[in-house]
Amino acid sequence: MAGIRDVAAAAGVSVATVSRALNGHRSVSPETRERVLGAVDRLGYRPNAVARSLRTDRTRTLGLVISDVMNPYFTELARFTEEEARAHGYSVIIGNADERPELQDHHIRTLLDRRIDGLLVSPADGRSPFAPGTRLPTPPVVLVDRWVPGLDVTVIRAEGATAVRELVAHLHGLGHRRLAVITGPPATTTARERVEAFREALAEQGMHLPEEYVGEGDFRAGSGRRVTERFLDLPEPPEVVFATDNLMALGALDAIRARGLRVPEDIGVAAFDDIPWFQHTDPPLTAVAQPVADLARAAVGALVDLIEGRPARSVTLPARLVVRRSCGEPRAGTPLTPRPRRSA
Amino acid sequence: MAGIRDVAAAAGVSVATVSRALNGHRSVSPETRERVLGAVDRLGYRPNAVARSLRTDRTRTLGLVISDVMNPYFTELARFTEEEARAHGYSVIIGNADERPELQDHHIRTLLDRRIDGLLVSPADGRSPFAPGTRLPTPPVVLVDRWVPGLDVTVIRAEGATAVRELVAHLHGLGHRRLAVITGPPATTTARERVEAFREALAEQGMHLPEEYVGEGDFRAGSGRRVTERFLDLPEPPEVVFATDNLMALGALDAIRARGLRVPEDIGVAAFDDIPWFQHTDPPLTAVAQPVADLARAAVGALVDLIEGRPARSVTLPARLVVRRSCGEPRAGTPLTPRPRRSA
DNA sequence: GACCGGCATGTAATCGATTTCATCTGCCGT
DNA sequence: ACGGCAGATGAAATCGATTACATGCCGGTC
Repeated sequence: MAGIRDVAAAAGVSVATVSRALNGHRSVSPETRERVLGAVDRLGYRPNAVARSLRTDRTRTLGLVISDVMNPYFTELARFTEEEARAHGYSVIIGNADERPELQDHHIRTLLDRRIDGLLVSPADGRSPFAPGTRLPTPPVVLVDRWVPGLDVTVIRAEGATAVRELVAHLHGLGHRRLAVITGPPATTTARERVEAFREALAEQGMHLPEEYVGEGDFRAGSGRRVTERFLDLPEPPEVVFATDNLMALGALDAIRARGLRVPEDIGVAAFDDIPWFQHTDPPLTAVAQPVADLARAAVGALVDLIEGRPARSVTLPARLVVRRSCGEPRAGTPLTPRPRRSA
Repeated sequence: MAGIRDVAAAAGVSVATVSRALNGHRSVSPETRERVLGAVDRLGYRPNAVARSLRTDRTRTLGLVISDVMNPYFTELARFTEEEARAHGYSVIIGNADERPELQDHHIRTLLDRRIDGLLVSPADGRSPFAPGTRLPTPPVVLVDRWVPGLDVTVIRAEGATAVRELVAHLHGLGHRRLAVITGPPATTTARERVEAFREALAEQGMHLPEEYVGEGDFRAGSGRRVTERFLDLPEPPEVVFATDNLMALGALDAIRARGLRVPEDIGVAAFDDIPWFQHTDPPLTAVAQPVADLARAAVGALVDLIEGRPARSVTLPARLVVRRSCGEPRAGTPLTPRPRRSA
């Protein structure tokens, strides 16, 4: 509980000098600096971050609001975000919106109240994250993964359309023609992008997407299960179900297993967002993988640039298709697309 | 950027009155309160949490330091912790130690610097979390899941021994005799408890645990793979591998699959810490499940009690065995042990 | 009618740091 | 010899809230 005054007393200098010594100010003589530093660790003094923040108006803290911590994709994003932020000297406070806009708003308000220096958001819905009459001084903001159309803000995301097209080509190559999709909430850009890319890719291959092969989910396992059950009840069920996120794919697997059907023999499954667990599911899942670590790094980099007064540009990184066995055995000769990872 | 002075001016009162009105102080006349509240939302005023914390010496924030965010068990713990904390009016700052003691120390220091009101820790190793010369005023602390032997601190954890004994009985019942175990870092209490219980349970069943059937892991997938490979290289490999945490079980599955062996026909796998993904692995994994949500609730409850000056007791909650297919088909008649969940 | 108590409010101290401005001491140049 | 400047330090203002203490007023009591 030693304060700066105690250190000053112990070192026989004023609090101003202690502060200067600690902050590496130039005009402190080497001897006094030494004396101060000595007193500091003799007393085990640590500056009170709260007081410091009040005075300097900087908290050295970033806020990260994600849609769902339990989704491994976001867990990973959070983990790399913290890592990169720490490298820049920032802490991260994570807010879990649990896909609920009002919870997202709660976290954003709380974070702003705490005067974080910058905010990373992956919006739970299509509204501006600052809808609720926020006349707070908004710090720099960077959107990650998902974004909000009309909003002029730096966005760091992955380009999923190309990989989705590859996926469709892959499925077509395996002989599948009846492809269904489980979408996410239409308010999210990622859901829309993935479904649109899927629909267009089908068209390119001369297939089309009947209305009954489109089911709306909410990026949680439960909805994936329900939608898949509807697909299976169809007079002519699809040959492959494409889930636009990993948890819904899990739900799809559930539903299929509950009917006693086999993957991929009876029906194939593919997912957006690859995660380590997909290597171990039964069977291993074919999925589109985002470069999560790179996204996190780019996002933190951009945010820190903004905070420190430098400009920041939006970045789009490529996603890539990872073929496993959940849509049928790739025939010999099918290229496995481990393209070199390029950076945008 | 409106401050309390602006509100005071707008409402025609002093800052003291504004503060009192906002904090629900009794002696503010209804009319002035009304006037103040009006000004508040006309200006979109939100109190500066930093300034408030400095004055009141309370941040309404809890710190949560976990060993590994990417471990679904801890992710879930973090999620429920935040939920419960929010219900009590607290925010949570998560620190990910990544199983590295020095990173754990870093996070604890940072959290203390920020003057969190209380700290929840699941220690990465056996040392006191306050080893590094911390003469900071330590706020109330509660340990979750893992604990530190000599330390007199409230501990909220699950009792794994009973469930491990059930597991061994189950394996014995399936006819397995050669059982191996992948331990965690010996510095963690959870690793020791689980291995000890395992060893004792074997003894109870008249089996014993040869040294070469014990491999030390570090609670990460990679170590599970390496240890399992060693097991498989043995002249007489085990019939079942018990991983003392979920990620190492995943590694074990990897190693087994890499050899072209089948689970459970060639070798069985069981894990401590059940997670949703285990229903979808190939095959679904038999595991010991901890009541994570209850642990989180109890931990936050205890911590908040401590913070608010009430006493708090340590709590031990029961874990339970979830039998799936990874150790062989349970014969008809084997009880599936869905015992009613009791609370300690 | 003086006094007391409580209510409503204001003034100013306070939390623990940073930072502006002032002060003091040498030293240099002319 | 003296003005000026740079380096080292200290005193005090400051950040934006909360809160102890002071003040003024009103009503009730003896």
